[in-house]
Amino acid sequence: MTDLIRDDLESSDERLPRGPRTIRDVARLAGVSIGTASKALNASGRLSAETRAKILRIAREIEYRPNVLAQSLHRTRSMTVGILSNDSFGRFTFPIVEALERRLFDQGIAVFMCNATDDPLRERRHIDQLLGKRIDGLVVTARRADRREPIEPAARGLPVIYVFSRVENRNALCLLPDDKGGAALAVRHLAALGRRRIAHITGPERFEAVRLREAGYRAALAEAGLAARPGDYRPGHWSEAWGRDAVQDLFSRRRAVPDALFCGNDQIARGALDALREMGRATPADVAVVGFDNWEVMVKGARPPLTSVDMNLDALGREAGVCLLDMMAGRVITGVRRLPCSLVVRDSCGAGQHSAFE
Amino acid sequence: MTDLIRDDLESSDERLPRGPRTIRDVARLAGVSIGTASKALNASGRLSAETRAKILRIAREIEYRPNVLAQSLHRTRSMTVGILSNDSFGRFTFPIVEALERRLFDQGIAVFMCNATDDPLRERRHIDQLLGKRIDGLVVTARRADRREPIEPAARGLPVIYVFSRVENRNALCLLPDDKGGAALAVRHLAALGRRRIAHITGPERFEAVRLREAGYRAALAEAGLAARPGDYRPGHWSEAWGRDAVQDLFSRRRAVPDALFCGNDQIARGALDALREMGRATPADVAVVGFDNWEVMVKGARPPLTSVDMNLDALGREAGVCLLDMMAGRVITGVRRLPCSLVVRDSCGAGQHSAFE
DNA sequence: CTGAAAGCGCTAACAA
DNA sequence: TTGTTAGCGCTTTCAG
Repeated sequence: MTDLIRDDLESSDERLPRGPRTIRDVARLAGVSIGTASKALNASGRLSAETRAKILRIAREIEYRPNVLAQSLHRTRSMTVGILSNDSFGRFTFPIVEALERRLFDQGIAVFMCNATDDPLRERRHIDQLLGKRIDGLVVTARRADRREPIEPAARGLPVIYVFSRVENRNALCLLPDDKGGAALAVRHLAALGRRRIAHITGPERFEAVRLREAGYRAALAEAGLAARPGDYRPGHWSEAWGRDAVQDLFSRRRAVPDALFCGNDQIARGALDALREMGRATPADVAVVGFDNWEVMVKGARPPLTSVDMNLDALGREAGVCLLDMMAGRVITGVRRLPCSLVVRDSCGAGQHSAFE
Repeated sequence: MTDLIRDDLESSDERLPRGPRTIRDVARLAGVSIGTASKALNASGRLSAETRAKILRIAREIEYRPNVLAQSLHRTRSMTVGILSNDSFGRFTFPIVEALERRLFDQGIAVFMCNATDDPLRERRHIDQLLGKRIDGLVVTARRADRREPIEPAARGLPVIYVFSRVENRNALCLLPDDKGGAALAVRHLAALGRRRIAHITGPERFEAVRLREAGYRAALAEAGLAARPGDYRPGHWSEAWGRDAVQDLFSRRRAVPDALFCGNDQIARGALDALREMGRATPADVAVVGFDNWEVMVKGARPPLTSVDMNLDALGREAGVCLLDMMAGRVITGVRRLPCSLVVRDSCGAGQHSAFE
C-alpha cells in the first residue's frame, strides 16, 4: 500500500507485454493452456492440485487481474448499474446513493454516477451512454416536488428503481420515506408529553412531502383527541426566515398560543427556535419544537439541540440496493414502498435524552 | 420519453433475438456484411451513400446501440474512470465530483463512484474492482485533515489525481483550493473597508487548511500594516458553538475589542453572529464578519446574510476532469496545484452588495 | 486431467 | 465499394 515505485514489476521473470496481464500471460508462464488456466482461476472443472497451485502462484506473481470487460462480454452481464439524478445530487440523495453503492459493491457491482440536472436532453444522453455500457440496472433519484416522467426503458427488461421520487406508472417501483408516518411520530410524541396545542410550520404545498406530513400531523392530532385550530397549519417555504416569520406571527397574539411546534424541516425549526428565544419564550419549557430531516449540522447547532424526524435515507438506499439485486435476478417488483422514519429525541421537545424510538 | 409500453419493439419487422441488438442484427436486416455495417455506423471507410443510409436507418429502427464493453475490449480503453473517496462523500467532495462527472461525460467517459469510508481494506477492494474494470483513470478525494497514503498504482501508468487531498509523493498530482489566498482575500477586503482589528476564529490546527488560512490571515494583515494582537487568533472547532464561545470570550473584555472577525468556516461565523447579536453588538456596524466555504444554507440563513470565501469546488472538479483527460492522453502532470478562491460579498461585512471579486 | 476451439460484439486490416 | 478474417480477453463446451 505504501511503496509507490514497484520497478520489480518491470523486471519480472519473463518479459511481459506492457499493459495489464492477461490470462494468456498466466497460461504461458505456467506452461499450460489458456483453458486450464481459466479453470484454475475460476475454481471450476477438475484439475490436479499442483497445476492449480502453480497457476494461482503465477497469477499472483504477475498480478493478474481478470478483465471484467471481457468477462462481461461473455456473460452478457456487465456487473454495473447506473444511478441517475435529474436534480443534481444533494443533501438527500447523497446518503441514499452512498448506502446503495455500499450494498451493491458487496456483490461486486459498480455504480456509474450520472447527474442530468433536470435537463431532459442530458438525461437522454446519459441513459444512452448507460445502455451502451450495458448496465444491469438503473436507479433514478429526483427532487421530490413533482412526480417525474418515467424513464423510457429503451432496453426492455432493464430493472429500474425510482428512489426518493415518484412516477405515475403502476409497473414502476418507487421507494420513498413514509412522510406521513414520520410526521405522526413527531406529533404523537409531543402529545404524549402533554402538549395540547401543536402548530405545524412547513414548506410549500406543491411538495407532496408537505401534504403527506400535514396528513400525518392531523391524523396524530385526532388520535390524541386534539385538533388543529385555524392558523395552526402554516405552509410556506423551506427556509429559516420562514420559520422566524411564522413564529412571529403565531405568537404575536396575546392569548392562546401553541405550546408546541412541529416543523416541516430543520431549517424552519431553527428559524422558529431563534424567533422564540428572541421573543422571550423558553424552549422547551414554554414551547416544544420538533424538526424534520435530522440534518446533523442543523440539529446539533440549534439551541437547544433539536429533536427531529429522521428519514433513514441510508436504509432507503440499502433497500434500493436489495430490490435492484432482486430485480436483476429476475424478480418483478412494483408499486410504491414507503420506509419508516424514526424520531431522534433531543432537548428541544423536553423529553428524556438520547432515546430514539420509532 | 413518455410512452412506457413500447410493444412495437417486440413486434418489430423481423423476429429479433432477445436482449440488446447487435451489429450482426443490423447487418442481417440490411442484407450486408458485418464489416460493412461497422463502416457505416462508424462513418469510416468508403461506402455508397445508399447502403450507408440504409444501414443507419435499420440501426435506428431496431434501436441498435453499440456495446461499449465490446468496443472497449477491442480498443483497450474502457471509457470509464473511478472516483474514490476514502472519507465518505460529503458536502465538499460532492460539488467536486459533480463537476468532474459533467466534464468527463462530455467526452463520453462515465464515472464509477466508490466510497471506502476510511477503511483500508475496503479501499483496496475498490481499487481492485476498478482495475478489473480497466478504468482509464482514477480520482481520489479525501478529507483534508491528514495527508493520505498514495494509492498503489497496481497497474502502472494509470493516471491518478488527488483532489481536495494531499499526498506526499512528488510524482502525484494534487488539486486543492488556495486556502491561504482565500483567507487573504477576506482579510484584505475587511482591511480595505477600514477595519483595524481583525480577529480570526477557526477550526482545529491539525487541519492543514487551518494553518494555511492562518498564514493568509497574517500575510494580509501585514500587507495592510496591521498585526494580529495576542488572543486574536483562535483555533478551536468547526462548530457554531465554538463560534459563540470564542466571541463571548473575545468581547467580554471591556476595552479594545475587534471590529472584524474572519471565521474559518461558515458555521463558526454563524455562531459568532448569533453571539454578537445577543451581546448587543451590531453586525456589520460594530463588527464585520466573514465566513469561509460559502455554504449556501448557512450563509443565506445567517442574520445578516454572510459574506464568505468560496472555494470554487466546481472549478476544482472541472480542472480535475481536464487534467485527467490530459493524463489519459499521455501527458504527465505532477505537483500540487492550488486553485483560487473567491469572495462572495453579502451584508455581514458592511460592503456594497452582490459584488464578488477575486 | 488437460488442450483445442468456438464465440461474446465489435473493429480494422486485408482481400475481392 | 463490399466481404472476409483475425483478433480484443475471457469462459465453456467438447475432444483427447
